[in-house]
Amino acid sequence: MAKADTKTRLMDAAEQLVRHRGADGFSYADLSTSIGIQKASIHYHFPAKSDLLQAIMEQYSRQVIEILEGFCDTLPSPAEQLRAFVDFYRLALQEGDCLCLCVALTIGKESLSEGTQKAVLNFRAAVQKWLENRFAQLLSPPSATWGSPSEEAAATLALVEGAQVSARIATDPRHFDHATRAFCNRLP
Amino acid sequence: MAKADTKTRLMDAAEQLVRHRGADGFSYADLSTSIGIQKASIHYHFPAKSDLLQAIMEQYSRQVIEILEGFCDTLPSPAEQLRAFVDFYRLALQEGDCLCLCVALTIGKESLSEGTQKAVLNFRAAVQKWLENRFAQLLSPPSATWGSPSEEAAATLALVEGAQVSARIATDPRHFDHATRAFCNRLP
DNA sequence: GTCTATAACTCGATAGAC
DNA sequence: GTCTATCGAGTTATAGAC
Repeated sequence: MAKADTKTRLMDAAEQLVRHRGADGFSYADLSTSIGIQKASIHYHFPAKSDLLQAIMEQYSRQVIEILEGFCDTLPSPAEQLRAFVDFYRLALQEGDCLCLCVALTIGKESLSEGTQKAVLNFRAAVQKWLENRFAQLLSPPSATWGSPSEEAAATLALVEGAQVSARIATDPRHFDHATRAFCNRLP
Repeated sequence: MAKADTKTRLMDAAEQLVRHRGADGFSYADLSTSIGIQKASIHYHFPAKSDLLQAIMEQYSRQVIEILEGFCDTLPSPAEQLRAFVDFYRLALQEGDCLCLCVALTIGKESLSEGTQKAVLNFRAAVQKWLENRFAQLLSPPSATWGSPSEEAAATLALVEGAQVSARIATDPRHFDHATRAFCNRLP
């Protein structure tokens, strides 16, 4: 692969900044020093900040959904696929102070464009669907200790995102492991 | 009770603003229009914004911990106390776009003073402890379908906070109910 | 495509009158 | 305690040269 072009480098750097500081917590000036280009030049690639946010959310959505679908191809059982899902959100934490893009964008929701808000909702719906399908396989026949696939899917997404919040505020990824351990042990 | 003084009104308005938009998402100008006082006058009560954030975090912490301890006095079983805990986080959502103060402060963590970050950590430790004691009662004798009280406490806090994120991004509190239903049904 | 320069605005914070 | 007035820095965004 050739050296990444400016647009790609901008999006990658912006994604990291958003996930560390939120949409309101970084500026074009930060991006400017981060990749060594003048502030004004960024506007050539992304005229408004909302364009940039929407672009990284859509790219993130494509990438993550592709990874999740990859789990289905490479891992034999729904329990292992769900474990890989938890591990993926654990990995996203990096050193403990980085959130998944969804959570990072949720707080400053009011400053998002309508298109970006829709992209976040579409992404979450896709993840919910993926989880639902895993639980539908895992829970057939139904079990008394589990809820419906739809409920368990929503609970699992909430669990990993909440566990990221716990880890992030303490800057310690072990909080994520602690909060998700009981769930992982419940899996067969 | 007499009419609330300016300081109290400022703190209450600021808490609502933070929970709706995050620490970076509101300004003294917003507060000014919200309670009908000039921007500069706010600095008399809270010289710096970090002073205001720390004051509302500490007030919030005292209020919530008092409420949680009240559940222990008025509700007979740990299962009912845990249900009341979930209901409390549900109520905090308001119309679906309001987060608990902890989550709202987590994203803009870098812009918090050291004292405010400590106040958030102390509060979360107190909630974790409260949950742990409830699960210790609930799970004696230990059950095969549950983890340790400490793990279940961390998981429950992560679940309700993650469920708030789900509800907030969709501006629909029913997402919270859906994500927490399986947990509530697992309770005896 | 990237640059310099700058417009137009908002931010937190301060000074000093009342 | 609250006001008017203002400062200096930071913000997104634009104009125009190269």
